[in-house]
Amino acid sequence: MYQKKLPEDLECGITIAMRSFGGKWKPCIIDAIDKGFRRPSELHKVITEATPRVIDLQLRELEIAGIVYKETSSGFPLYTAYYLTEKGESILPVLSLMNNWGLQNKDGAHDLQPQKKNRVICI
Amino acid sequence: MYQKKLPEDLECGITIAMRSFGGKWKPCIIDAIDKGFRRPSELHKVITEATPRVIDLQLRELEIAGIVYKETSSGFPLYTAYYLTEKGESILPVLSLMNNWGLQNKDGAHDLQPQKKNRVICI
DNA sequence: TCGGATACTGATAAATTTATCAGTATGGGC
DNA sequence: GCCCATACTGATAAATTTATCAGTATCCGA
Repeated sequence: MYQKKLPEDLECGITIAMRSFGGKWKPCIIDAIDKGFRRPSELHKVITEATPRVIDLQLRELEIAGIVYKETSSGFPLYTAYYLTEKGESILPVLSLMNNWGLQNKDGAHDLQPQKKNRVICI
Repeated sequence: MYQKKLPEDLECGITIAMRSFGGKWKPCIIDAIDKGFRRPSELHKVITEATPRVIDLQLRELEIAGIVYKETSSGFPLYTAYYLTEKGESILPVLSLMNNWGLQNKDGAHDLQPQKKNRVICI
């Protein structure tokens, strides 16, 4: 896919955390799955600002990172559902703390450079 | 500088948090300042992987975000020092939690897509 | 007055992430 | 057989972030 060309420190926890759930829609997807929206079609419906394709891509990366896992039944209707792994659930408090910090520091957020896009409250 | 063209939710705390300290070197800079490396030249020496220019840019954004502030004495030698604001200090526990999460989940981090580069342990 | 140290900035290129578009495949019901 | 819903993928473009390069300005002391 893409290769990093510049140095990154895999001994640094923050680097790992950002690699794992730092994508633009990842916190949002984790939050939505936690709230019970497990099927791809549900996630697509609930996260309206991102295209299905983008959500699928980020879901795939979350799966590779071991944060979500997928269950498929090939019966009818075609049914796929994503669940948080234990690792995925362990992210929830981290996201919660980040979210709280942000909410307590809303003032002047409009003046900030864009920088690392994310969203969580997607419902 | 740059303008976001796609939707972002400024009501979402995580979005705000990522805007505020989500840049590649920002956690690292915050950590270094907290550890007592306050002068630009010190930061440049301590964060060797990033060029001075890049550190300056991110410092400037941290300043705009109200996370650090600058004190300059125009005596000799030319002296500038950055300090964490109260807001800046309130980030430390968040970074700490993220770092802990990452360290507890190092396994398989090499297999992850790059994604949101960061580092903190720069010393 | 020249050089070295410090702090900083403009312009542009490179890298990375996200978005868009068009497509494949399966199964059921009409 | 055809259409619809669901789940998914390849290829490429657009946007955004980071890096690089070259430069300005101040102050001091030799």
